[in-house]
Amino acid sequence: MTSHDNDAFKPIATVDLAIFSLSPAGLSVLLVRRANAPFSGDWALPGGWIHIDEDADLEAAARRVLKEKTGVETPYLEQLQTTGSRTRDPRGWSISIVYIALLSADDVAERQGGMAGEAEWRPIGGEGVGLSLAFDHAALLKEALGRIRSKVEYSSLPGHLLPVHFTLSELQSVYETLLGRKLDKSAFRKRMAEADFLEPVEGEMRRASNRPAQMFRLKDAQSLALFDRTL
Amino acid sequence: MTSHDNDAFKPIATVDLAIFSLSPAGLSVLLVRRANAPFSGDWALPGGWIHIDEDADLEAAARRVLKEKTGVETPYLEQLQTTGSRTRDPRGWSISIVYIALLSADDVAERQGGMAGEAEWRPIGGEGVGLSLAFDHAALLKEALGRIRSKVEYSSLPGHLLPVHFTLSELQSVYETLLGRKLDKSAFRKRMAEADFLEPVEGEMRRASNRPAQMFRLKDAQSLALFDRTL
DNA sequence: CTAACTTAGTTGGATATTTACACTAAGCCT
DNA sequence: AGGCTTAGTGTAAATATCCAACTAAGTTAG
Repeated sequence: MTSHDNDAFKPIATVDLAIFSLSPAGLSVLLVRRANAPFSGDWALPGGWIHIDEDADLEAAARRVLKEKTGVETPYLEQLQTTGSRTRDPRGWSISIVYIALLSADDVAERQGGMAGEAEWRPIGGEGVGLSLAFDHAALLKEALGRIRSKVEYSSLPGHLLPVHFTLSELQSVYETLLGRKLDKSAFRKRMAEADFLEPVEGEMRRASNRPAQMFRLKDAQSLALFDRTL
Repeated sequence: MTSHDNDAFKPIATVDLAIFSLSPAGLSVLLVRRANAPFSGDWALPGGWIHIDEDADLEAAARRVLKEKTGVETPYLEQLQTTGSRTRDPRGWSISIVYIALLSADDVAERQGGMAGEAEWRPIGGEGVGLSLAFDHAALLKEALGRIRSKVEYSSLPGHLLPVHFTLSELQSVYETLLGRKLDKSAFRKRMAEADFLEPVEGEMRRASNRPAQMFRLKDAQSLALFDRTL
């Protein structure tokens, strides 16, 4: 195909985010209430237009939107997928580039209540969030959950939801929450040792009314490490 | 963020394809030579604009482009990722939604030479295709290869590159080609039996000057089946 | 001061799975 | 009939998993 510029169709494009964190109730996703039509008043994934002058690339746009909504600057961020169709927005052909962000418990604690406007953490139940969402956001959220759940099996992903320093027991507990099943303690610790994405924080110990626990941190707090086999 | 329509930035958007098939030299990718600026004369991944009137969604657009370039209607097709930045196209902000397509050897054989214009199969060497590509297509191709290589480990992906009917030995050989290492025969066959995405073609045998081999086909020629563990 | 309690972290053994490799099977060719 | 080649199976050693007990190190109660 020859590409004359006047063939170019320029669709409406947004960057939308599925932002996850851990709450007492388990995994939660950040949703916003739409102020404008279409779907005015409905819950939706936070998102925004690309700013042609500010955003150097799509990931920068995602980071900017994330910062606007949550104040967080350095989350784990990963592109999920792009949807585009004639019908997903009643105004016509549109596309949405969807990112997944994981917020550490530290980030969430810091910004307690300081979140932009109508944003709210919604816990994920057995069958997703119990709300109908604007556009195709319900399907997008489902995809995001699928991606997260599958990556838990063989990556350091759950580590990004914890505070910067955490114990192995805490980490195992997050894996168990996300997987929905118990894991064997000794097998889990062996895997973590082999996988080599944790480093002990020298001298740091979690102290309580019992034996103190060594604290660890992710070697690279930005990226995902994989291991060979399934948990 | 409130979303007034006049905030909407509409980037130039294309759908680009990394189309793979098996050639005697191993895995090959289909490249086209660009006729127009920018990057006129350079090799690039085949792609095209979204046709607002024809294409119901992004995947439909990808299928249309694929058919235009290769004549193939029912390949394995999967969205890879979307790139977008201010600099990837010298004309300004643009985005590209990239799909991976796998063509069966049957499809390639049928359309021998009948491919659109300046399209050519290029074998993938140790370090990708030995060409510099237009836009960020070199990076996109690299991502596509990474995705394919990682999926070989735990999915039926290689089956989509073979003719509709094939033997287990042929299938193992494709896995080995894509992985770049030898696999154990009995372990491979056990995995395939457990994975349950193959079905024997009754009565069909590959005959040569040796013991005949049972032929198999993919149970679902459109989609990808996964198995639990690594090969 | 010591014993009970709680969670951290390790060890061991029964059982299942993987792996490496050898063996048997079934055709064609000479 | 015997040799050759590739298909397909069997098996024993190594490895991983599962389950549970055990030791370690602190706090708290008496």
